[in-house]
Amino acid sequence: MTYSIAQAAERSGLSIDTLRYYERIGLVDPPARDSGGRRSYSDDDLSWLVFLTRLRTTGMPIRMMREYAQLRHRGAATAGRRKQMLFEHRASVRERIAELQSCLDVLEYKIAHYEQIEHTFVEGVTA
Amino acid sequence: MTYSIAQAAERSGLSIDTLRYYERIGLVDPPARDSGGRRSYSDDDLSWLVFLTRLRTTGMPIRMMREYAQLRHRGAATAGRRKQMLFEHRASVRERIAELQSCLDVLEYKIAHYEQIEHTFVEGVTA
DNA sequence: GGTTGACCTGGAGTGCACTCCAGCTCCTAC
DNA sequence: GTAGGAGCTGGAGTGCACTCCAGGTCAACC
Repeated sequence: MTYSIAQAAERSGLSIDTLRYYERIGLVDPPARDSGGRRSYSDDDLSWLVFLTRLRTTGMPIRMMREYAQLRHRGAATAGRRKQMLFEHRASVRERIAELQSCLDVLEYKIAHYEQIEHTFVEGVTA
Repeated sequence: MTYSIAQAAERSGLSIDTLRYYERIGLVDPPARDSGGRRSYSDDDLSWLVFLTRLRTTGMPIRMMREYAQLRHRGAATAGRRKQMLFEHRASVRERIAELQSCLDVLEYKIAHYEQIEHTFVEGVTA
């Protein structure tokens, strides 16, 4: 299967402009072109794009994704380095989740506080 | 207790520049000044700063924090609206955590994949 | 009384990740 | 054969959240 840029955008969740931007900065390899010079994305291209969106979602900076892309480009010899990157990134995602979780606790506490105020207020009115 | 801007920065985890910036954009009330015209933060100022850093950590945009700050400024009458904001924000934080968790799963999968490659490689060598 | 260090102000600059635009080409459908 | 729509390029613009800077003040210590 091949996909137009619009289809690739829809399937990856990136915008058309972002796809071209990623190509420009070397985050994705230039896809094939059709007879009219238009980009034609393959399934492989697509799965790379989808993977990139995962990395992006987890907050990996573009510069690091690009580093990963470059290693990937150099083939199997860099697999260890790539694994290492994912390893470290996984740790940072876990930390991030823990951090969010702890802020969530504060939020819960604060909301409970507001609920208590409301409760007090209602009591005051009905008393 | 009162705190110099350097102390407030250290205790809140924000930079000195960020403290002044937050004041400029109306995210924090201008703190008291000492005899020399220097900022003198109170414990209340500090706890607001700390709370702001929680909101920031959870990804609340400054514009929303400012909205919250303005409501807070208008007193108890806005408590319901503020609670509502925290409520909605809590939902978005939960979603964010779920999203991170699901990307984490992909990461695990990918790392396992690299480990399998390594394993195969070792087998190939020792075979 | 001079130097040092923390702090002050207004304003400019930075880094990131897009996003938009003008002006063009190409294919398709009428 | 022409109108419309998708896509093309290079480059400019945007929004966010800071971060830095020059030039100045102030209090304290030597």
